Amino acid sequence: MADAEEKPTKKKATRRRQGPRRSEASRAAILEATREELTASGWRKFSVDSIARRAHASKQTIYRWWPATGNMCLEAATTLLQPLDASGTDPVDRIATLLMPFETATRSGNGHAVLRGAMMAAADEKEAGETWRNWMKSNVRAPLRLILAELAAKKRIRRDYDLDESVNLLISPVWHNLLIMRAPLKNGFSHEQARRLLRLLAP
Amino acid sequence: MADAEEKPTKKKATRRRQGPRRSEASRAAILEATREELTASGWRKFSVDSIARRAHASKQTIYRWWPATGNMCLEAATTLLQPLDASGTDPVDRIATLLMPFETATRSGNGHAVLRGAMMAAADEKEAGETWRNWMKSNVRAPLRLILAELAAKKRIRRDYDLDESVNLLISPVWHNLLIMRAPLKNGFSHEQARRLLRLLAP
DNA sequence: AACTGGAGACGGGACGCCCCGTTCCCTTCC
DNA sequence: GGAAGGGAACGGGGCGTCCCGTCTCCAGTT
Repeated sequence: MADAEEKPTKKKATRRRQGPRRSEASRAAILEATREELTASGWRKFSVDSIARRAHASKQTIYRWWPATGNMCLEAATTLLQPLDASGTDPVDRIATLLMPFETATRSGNGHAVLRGAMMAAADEKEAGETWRNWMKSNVRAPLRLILAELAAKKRIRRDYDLDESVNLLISPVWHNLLIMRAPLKNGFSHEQARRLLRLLAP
Repeated sequence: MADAEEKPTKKKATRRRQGPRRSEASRAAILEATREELTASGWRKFSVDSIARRAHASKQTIYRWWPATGNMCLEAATTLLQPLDASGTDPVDRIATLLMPFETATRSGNGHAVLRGAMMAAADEKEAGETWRNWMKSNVRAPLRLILAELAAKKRIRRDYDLDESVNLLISPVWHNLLIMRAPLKNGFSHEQARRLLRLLAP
């Protein structure tokens, strides 16, 4: 997620390592300030100057590590999305586990505003969009692929399901609630969507 | 959709309004410039100054008729969404008719960028969000209500369907394609979604 | 019917403020 | 000595508002 995470660890060949490491305190303060700013100002009025003031950080530090503002917002938002372990046996529970981070994050504090801001960033900036789709691929598409493959093998669902279409059906209502309704997800949202997807994929 | 349409006709009946009317040429030029700007700059970098330059209009004229920028973007976008007459007999066709304006608009020219910009405006500004949800209510929810009620009476679908949930299911994938995938809708999208909704509502 | 004056919308320019992204300076820590 | 940090300042540009001179329409007068 971070834009420039690679450190020049060129200590090989008798090269002396030098210089301080990246300040974790500053990084955390900037991301927290980003969440506050997204909540207070949204995406269009989002101000990097304001971030610097809130976090008592230099703009140079911000631009050094996040050349693109959209990616900074995405990193600030994905921190709120804690992936869960889908270890249950009930298919509905296992699929719902993939959505639970969204349900939990949007229902906690200003999480829905932070998430909405980050989604607008992903929609507005091409590069941030790619970053976000990659996150979704790792945290939603890939786990769902495993679950559906297993269910298909057990003949609990059709064998000819379309994976991308399934991801689309499962996750789309999140965007509707978050971006169009501008509201958090309802309690029980994840299980409701999981049940619906399985009904659609029924053999 | 227009923000300030009412004229202050002074209280006394003998008082009549005078002066020139609103310039339709200027209005059209501003909305066209808005579409160009949304395509070129997106939402966060959207510039009202740029609109004034593109449209050879005064900023005062812009702010007089659109005090909120988001509503101006929505009006520029909804112009591209031509409602169709759902007069067919096939249930799939009738429901697909509700989505066709989106499919057509996003597949024509820069329509997908304009629509995406307007949707971000609706997500970012509270007032624009209400405007957009009202548009959806008139152009999607209300017609769908009639269609579903008729189908339920004919026992083609369940009688206990939830209208808001149905609207959500029908339209959500539009947001996924437009905002997350940042792409136009595929050819045949509308019929595919309509077929899926009817399958879910099957008795 | 022709004239006149007021009201309102228009394009254009200017304002003070803030934000953008970059650059420089100086301190701190490895 | 080198790299990362905070802070200040830069020129460029957008923000929303205000003012100006012009144009157009309409009402009442001539």
